[in-house]
Amino acid sequence: MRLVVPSRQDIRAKIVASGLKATQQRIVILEMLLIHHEAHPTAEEVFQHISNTNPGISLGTVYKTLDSFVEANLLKRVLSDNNRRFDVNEQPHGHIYCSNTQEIIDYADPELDKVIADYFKGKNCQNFSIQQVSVQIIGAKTDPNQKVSIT
Amino acid sequence: MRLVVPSRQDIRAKIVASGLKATQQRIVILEMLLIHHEAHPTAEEVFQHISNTNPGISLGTVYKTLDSFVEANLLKRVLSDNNRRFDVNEQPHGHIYCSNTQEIIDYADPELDKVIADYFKGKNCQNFSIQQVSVQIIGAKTDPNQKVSIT
DNA sequence: ATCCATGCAAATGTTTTGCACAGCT
DNA sequence: AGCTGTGCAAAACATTTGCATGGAT
Repeated sequence: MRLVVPSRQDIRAKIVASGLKATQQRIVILEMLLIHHEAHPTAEEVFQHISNTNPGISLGTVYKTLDSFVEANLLKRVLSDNNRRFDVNEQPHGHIYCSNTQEIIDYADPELDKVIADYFKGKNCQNFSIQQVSVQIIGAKTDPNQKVSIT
Repeated sequence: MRLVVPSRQDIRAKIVASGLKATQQRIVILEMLLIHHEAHPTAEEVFQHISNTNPGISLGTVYKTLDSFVEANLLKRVLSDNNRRFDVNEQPHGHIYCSNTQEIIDYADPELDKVIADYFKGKNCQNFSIQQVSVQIIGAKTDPNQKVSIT
């Protein structure tokens, strides 16, 4: 689950490619999301982070921008715990939710994805077209200060 | 995914067993949640429903009661879409989320649970104790007015 | 009788909205 | 130049809190 943070050039291109105008604010916000993608930040947290270096950007703009990004498929709202958090990770992945620390940790596991996809191939699905299946793992970190790994 | 709604006697017993006082308000609210469990209602929706028959119960009480119930493990917040919704269903189950209608539909599938449990048995999990694994299916109803079934 | 839950209303927190102006393409 | 995005402040909405009273055990 390592993402290389693209250059501002590339970020600009990404925004344009998604059909939105590449404004300074949007570039800064998307860059922040890419850098801190593992934090699945809320609008408020995005605002806090960028305010240090870009004091001009208003909270309202952050809300509007995040909505635009979701609309343009640059982001997803995290389907875990609450929908105030956002996720830039493009690869399909699940989430590990720690009930102690409230952290949301990305969990990508192509092997598991395959197991599940195979399972659903054998199923008969009436009146529903499945776009995505993801796994939510709920539990607790043993040591809140250490990383989690599932291998 | 059929739940028989227990009598008020049983509901009262359930509340007491969970360590809470069985007040009139709590009984009414839990009964409503059991009757409408498939709707995964918000606090506001619970309030609307019970107001018809119990005009005395305040919205603040509904919020407090739902929190107490979650604390006492009578309910879970739905880990899908947003955590404003609640789920009384005790069996482990996943959710089907329709991106058209925003519905959250319970999906219990013991066979799938077994497949996933077996998969995780072979995994090495560092610094995390898994309490629950559930599956989120995102997609769209073909006909918004018809039921979904996966068999 | 004791203690916890409730109702009410105020406070807090979060998100949306409207509108004039600025900045992209 | 023509739009669309932004900033600001107000509004709308959702949730929490404090405190006096009522109800359950």
